[in-house]
Amino acid sequence: MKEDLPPLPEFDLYGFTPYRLAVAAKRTSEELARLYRARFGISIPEWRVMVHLAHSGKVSVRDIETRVAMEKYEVSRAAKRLREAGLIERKENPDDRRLVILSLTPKGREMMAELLPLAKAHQDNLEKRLGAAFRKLEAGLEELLKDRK
Amino acid sequence: MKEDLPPLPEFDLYGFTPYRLAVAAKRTSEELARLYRARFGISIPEWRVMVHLAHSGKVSVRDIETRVAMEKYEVSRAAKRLREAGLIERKENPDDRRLVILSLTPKGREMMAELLPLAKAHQDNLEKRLGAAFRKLEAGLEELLKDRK
DNA sequence: AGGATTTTGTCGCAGATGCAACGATGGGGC
DNA sequence: GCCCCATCGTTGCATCTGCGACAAAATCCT
Repeated sequence: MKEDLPPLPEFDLYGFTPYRLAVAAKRTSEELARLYRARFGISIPEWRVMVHLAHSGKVSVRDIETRVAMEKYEVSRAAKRLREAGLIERKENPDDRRLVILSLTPKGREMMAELLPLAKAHQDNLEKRLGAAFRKLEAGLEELLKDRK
Repeated sequence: MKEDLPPLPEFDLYGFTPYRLAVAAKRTSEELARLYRARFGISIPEWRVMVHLAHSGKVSVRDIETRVAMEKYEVSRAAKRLREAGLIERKENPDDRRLVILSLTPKGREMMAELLPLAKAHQDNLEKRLGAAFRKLEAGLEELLKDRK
C-alpha cells in the first residue's frame, strides 16, 4: 500500500551543463593543483594571484579582483598567505594610500619560473588529449564567457 | 638601479582552459544556486543529492558518491543537513546494515517538484543564449568527461 | 569458525570560505 | 573648507570543507 505521489519531472544531472562544467573544471584543475600544492604549498586562489602578478607586475588587490574572478577578500587573504610565505611583497601606494602595491619577490619569481612551464605543459597536454574537441570547447567557452560583466 | 631579473615565460590566465572552465562553471551555477538558496535554503552539494534522489528513488551514500562527483563525506554531511531540514529520510538497509537508504520525504518531493522546472528553464535558457556554440561546448565537454574514471 | 581485511558511513579537527561590517582614505558637492 | 558618500582593503564570525581516523558490519582466507 503505497501513497500515490505525483511524478517528478525527469531531470538528469549528467545532462545539466552547470554540473558538467563544474566536474570538468574540477578535473582539469586538480591535476595541476595537486602538483603545485605538493611542490610549493600554494592553493588555487594563491596560484591565480601569483599568475596575475607574474603577468602584470605591480598591481593592487582591486586590479586582481576584477581580472581574476575572485572576490576581494579572497585576494586579500591569498595575498596575506603569500606574503607570509615570502613569495610576494606589499607596499603602500603613495598616490592613493588606500591602495596597496603587490609584487613578486625574487623567491616568488623563482617559483613562477618553475611553475609556469608546468602549467603550459598541462595546457598543451589538454589540447592534445582533446584533439578536435578542444576547439569546440573553446568556442563554447568563448561565447559563454564573453559578455556578462 | 634595477636588478636584472630573468624574464618569466608568458602565460595568460585567460587562455588557460582550467581557469576558463572554473569561471564558466561558477557563473552558470551561481544564478540557479542563488535562487534555490534563497528560496529553499539549500546549497549546491545538497542540491546534487536531492537531484539524485529525485531521479533514482532509494539509494545509499555510496551510490550517490560514485555518480554525483562528490566525496562520501560531502554526501554524508549534505544528507545530514537535508535530514535536519526534513527533506529526506534515512533508513537502515536490512540486507546490509552498513548501508543506509536515503529517500525524499513528501516535503522533499514538493520542493523538487518546484525546483526541477526551474533548473530545466535555466538549462533551456543557457542553450538559447549560447546558440550554435552550445553544441560545440557540449561536444568538448563530452570528450573531456568521457573516460577518466 | 575466527582473525585479518575491506567496505560503508560518520565525525573531529584544522584550515578555508562567504558575508557583512569596519576603519581608513579619497573625491565630490556646496 | 567641510560634510557626505564611494572606494579600498582587512577582519570577525559562522559555516563549510578536506583529510584522516574511526566504529560497525560484511567478506575473505585459511
